[in-house]
Amino acid sequence: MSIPANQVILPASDYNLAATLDSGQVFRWQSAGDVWTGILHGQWVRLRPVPYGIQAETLQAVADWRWLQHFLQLEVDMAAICRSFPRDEPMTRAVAACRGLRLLRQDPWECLASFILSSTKQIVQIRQIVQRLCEDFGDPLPVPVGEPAAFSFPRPEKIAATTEARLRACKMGFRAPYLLAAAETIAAGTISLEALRRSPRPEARLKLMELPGVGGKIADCVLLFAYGFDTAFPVDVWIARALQQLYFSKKPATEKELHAFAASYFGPHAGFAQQYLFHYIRTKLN
DNA sequence: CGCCAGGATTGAA
DNA sequence: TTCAATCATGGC
Repeated sequence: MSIPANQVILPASDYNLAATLDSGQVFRWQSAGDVWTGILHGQWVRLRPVPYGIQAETLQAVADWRWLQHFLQLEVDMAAICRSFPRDEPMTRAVAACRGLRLLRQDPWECLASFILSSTKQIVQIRQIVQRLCEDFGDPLPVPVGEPAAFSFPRPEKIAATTEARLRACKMGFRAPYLLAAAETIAAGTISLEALRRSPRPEARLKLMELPGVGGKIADCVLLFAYGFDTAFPVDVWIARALQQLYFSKKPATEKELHAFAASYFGPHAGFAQQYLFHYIRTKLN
């Protein structure tokens, strides 16, 4: 705790804010140069990298910034995690190319809902869908003069109370009934996203996969990005392609073989390794 | 126009 | 248990 202020500098080293906020973990942060604006903890937030840290600014004074430190995962020893990676050429190159890339710790519902909307969509399109969802169903939030309007991410109760047709108006197509049913299940308390924090990873994964529109890949994204299960290893088309190209160039591997390899090869922080490979192949390779 | 996207579901083998 | 067809749509 400290004297309430609407601005703070949070100490950080080896933190690439741009790569982190633009690596397909989150879909609502917008950049203008090196400045990033987003909605967090129910309020408008502006972030900017500064020497030895990250400068944060809110509209109203904040006494306790722990929610932001937690989201940014500033306490994580990234160098130690990188040392746990396999010392092979692909990982070495990925780490070198994406220095300072981090994993965020997101709100489970926003993460889950966003990734239900992500299936077979490009990241640009996911951003558009999520933005429309928030405009139509979120609550308007105060922003500084001159800033574009901002909205909260709609809670499951709000989405459960609407119709598939109104969700489809957000351009989410066949994902609309999935999101609606998932919101209903969460709102009804049939599945508790809070209780999953205390569940072992395999149990939490199966619980998430009970939700309509949630298969193994999306469950792994939520386990990694919201719950912090470091061994979760989402395999999407990019990662499958990367594993194939970088580790199975001799003979084609099946989806099952790729999963088995991912689960055994990358170590106790495999999810971090996955994010480095993902960002590496999307931004640096080809 | 053709192809693709941070896939899941269903039914068949 | 694995595999293939199906779903749907904006960006390039």
